[in-house]
Amino acid sequence: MLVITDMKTTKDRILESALKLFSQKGYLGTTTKEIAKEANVAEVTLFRYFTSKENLFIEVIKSQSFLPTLKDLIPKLKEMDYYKALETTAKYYVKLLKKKQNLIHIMLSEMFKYPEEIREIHNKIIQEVHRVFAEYLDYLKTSGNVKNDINSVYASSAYFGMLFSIFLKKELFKKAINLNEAIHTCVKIFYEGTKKREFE
Amino acid sequence: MLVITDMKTTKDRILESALKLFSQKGYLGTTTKEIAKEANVAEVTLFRYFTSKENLFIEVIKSQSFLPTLKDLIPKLKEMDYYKALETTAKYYVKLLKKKQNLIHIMLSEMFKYPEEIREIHNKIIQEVHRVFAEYLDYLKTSGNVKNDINSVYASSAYFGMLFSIFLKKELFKKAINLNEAIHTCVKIFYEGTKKREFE
Amino acid sequence: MLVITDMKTTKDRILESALKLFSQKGYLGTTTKEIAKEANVAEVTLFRYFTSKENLFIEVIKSQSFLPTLKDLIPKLKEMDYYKALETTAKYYVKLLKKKQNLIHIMLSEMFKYPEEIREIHNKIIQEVHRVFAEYLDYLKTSGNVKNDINSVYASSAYFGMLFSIFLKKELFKKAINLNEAIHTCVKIFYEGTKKREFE
Amino acid sequence: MLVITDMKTTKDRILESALKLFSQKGYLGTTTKEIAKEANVAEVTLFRYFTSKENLFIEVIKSQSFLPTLKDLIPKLKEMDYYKALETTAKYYVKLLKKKQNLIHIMLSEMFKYPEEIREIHNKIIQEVHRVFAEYLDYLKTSGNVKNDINSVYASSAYFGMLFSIFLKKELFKKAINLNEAIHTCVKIFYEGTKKREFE
DNA sequence: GATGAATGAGGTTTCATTCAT
DNA sequence: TATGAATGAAACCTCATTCAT
Repeated sequence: MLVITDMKTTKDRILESALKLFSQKGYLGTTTKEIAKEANVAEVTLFRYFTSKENLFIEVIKSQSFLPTLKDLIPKLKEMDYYKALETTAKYYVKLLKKKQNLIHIMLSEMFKYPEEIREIHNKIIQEVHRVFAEYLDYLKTSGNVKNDINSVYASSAYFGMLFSIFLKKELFKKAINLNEAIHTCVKIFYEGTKKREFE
Repeated sequence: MLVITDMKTTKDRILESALKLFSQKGYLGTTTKEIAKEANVAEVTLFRYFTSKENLFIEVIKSQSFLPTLKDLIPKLKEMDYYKALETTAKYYVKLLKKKQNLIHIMLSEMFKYPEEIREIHNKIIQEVHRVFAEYLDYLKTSGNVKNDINSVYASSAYFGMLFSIFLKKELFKKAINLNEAIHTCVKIFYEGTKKREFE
Repeated sequence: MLVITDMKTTKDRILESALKLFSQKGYLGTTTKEIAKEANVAEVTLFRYFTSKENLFIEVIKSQSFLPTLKDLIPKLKEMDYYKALETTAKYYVKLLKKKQNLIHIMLSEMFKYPEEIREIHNKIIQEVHRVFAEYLDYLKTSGNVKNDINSVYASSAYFGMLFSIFLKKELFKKAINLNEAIHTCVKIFYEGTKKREFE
Repeated sequence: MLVITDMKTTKDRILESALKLFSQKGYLGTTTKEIAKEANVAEVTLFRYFTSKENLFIEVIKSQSFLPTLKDLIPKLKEMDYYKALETTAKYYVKLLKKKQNLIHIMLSEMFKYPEEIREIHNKIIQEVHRVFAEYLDYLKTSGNVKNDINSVYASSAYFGMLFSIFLKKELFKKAINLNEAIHTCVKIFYEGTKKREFE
């Protein structure tokens, strides 16, 4: 007799539970007992799959680090006008942050405890997103849509910085903000601040 | 006979040590033993001044929460042209972040553990900075320097978000960035993106 | 199709590995996991052959306890002169100890944990060796080669005690001793100390 | 109000209990909990005085390693005739072994786990006893009481080996032996085996 | 005001063993 | 016959905190 539903392996269940709890209570604030309970296994079982709590943490991080960058989005962006592209990017990015909230939480809280691992993630994901967007801006420079005297990399950083900041405010600090309006403000400022005007 | 040097009280020494260690290793990652050692007192002594580790944490946070907002800066900003004012604000803000790094570290790491306390700080400091700057933007709207269709509060948020993001990148993720150029890019974008143009 | 090589049964492989590890690290210092690994079987397999770790230990001991006593040697000794016989016995005994080092190690370390089992071995082997040798001494008394006022049993004990002591010193305490000279010193002392002189 | 009786410090009580239990059940067979209970302290307290179980073990060994050698006995031996001196030494040694049974037990059982520490003890104590006795034998050679062709060091080893062996048999293997007769047999054999005879 | 001594509660991890196949 | 998966019990050790001085 075979049970088809709930086919998640024990290992996956542990990883999931760990991700959830680490992000809610931090690495030290989460006990292996809690993780085991959440995953519905005995505490020992956890150590059959992961050599230690620390190893489990690293694995949780690794399991999260394969995020979509913007790469696949760029071709579509090139078909839109600049404003629309910015708006699309912003929405995509904020949605991504929302979806990967747990990872973000962990990155922010454990930065000082596992700097190596966290920085690697940052490079792989955040950094990569910025880099790809910077390329897009460079492309727009050549096509005459964006000012030439803007440093694409720092501009890219600034754009996502604004958006990240909004995300922090809403999700971390639980401020009641109008997400759409906030995003539009960012888009507008960035659009007006970077687009090439006639006679420039 | 009076000893003049090293007049810091025992309590202050404990608070200082705690701030330093909490910011480096997090709340749970720091032991009362370590704090005591760093402060050069016996571990028990710590409990004479603070009822518990948690109470010490709160006190550390409180002791850090009296930060200058922008309030005193505004009058000076009003005397400068808009671009210069933005630049001044940016530099002031980044310097402030740098100076209060420890507090920032703690806020980011302990957000989920002590949401109440942290949020209060956020309100008191970050939020306040944004609010004051928003007022300045409103002032510039009335004087015709800033576009009217920009939401001052979100714009304010966006501006400091960009800058905060640069700070994170440099100080947390230890990226080698050209701080001045990065800041200028932000200032330029925001300036161009918000300033009122003729015939608008 | 028959595989001829490596015909050791699984059970034997487990026993061998257990002997080796128990003697190197003690009973508690050896894990069933290690034994299984050394024997190249899964940990569970071990429990198919032995009801428990303790049972395995007992079986290891039992498997080792069929040692040659001196019985077969005695006829030959009787054909030698007394001095030569002592020398032969000494060398035979030291070689035996060396060969059964693992068992000795276990007996010394686990004496207090499994007194019953260990003592039984002692009786079966050591004791038996002493007894047989005592008989030989008694035989020499009747033939007028050994003093009559010597207690054969205690003398026997003393003789093997000296030799065992040398073994301990060399193999356990890793002292650099000249084995041959040490043995000869023992033989000489015992010979001179027990042989019957004229007019005695 | 001062309590005079039972002035043993907590640390000493822990050391004592540890010695007792380690010698009865081995290092791994003894739990820190048991030691604490035996010493009438909380388990944690043990860790205030000793950094780890291993450290406690080492300290136990160290605390036991200052044993009397034979040094003080030698002058008295020189005043006795050789036979009496041997007898005195034998009794003294067996009594010492009995008194330090715990240490002996530990040395035998943990030899393989802590070879360094144990060997050091062996050098300091056992070895030293043998050395001092060898010097005594050398002295007797010059005074013409002991044969010159006997290696004093190995003879010394052999003598204590016989005695140690008796001790093992009685105390470890719990054999019912007549201690006095056993000792006398040893003494007699060694005496007759080493004393210089006329015309030799 | 300051501290050495002592501890209860709890954390991670290991171990021998059982279950189901 | 052999084993991968799972576990209860318990080990060592740490932490924040109290007591008595």
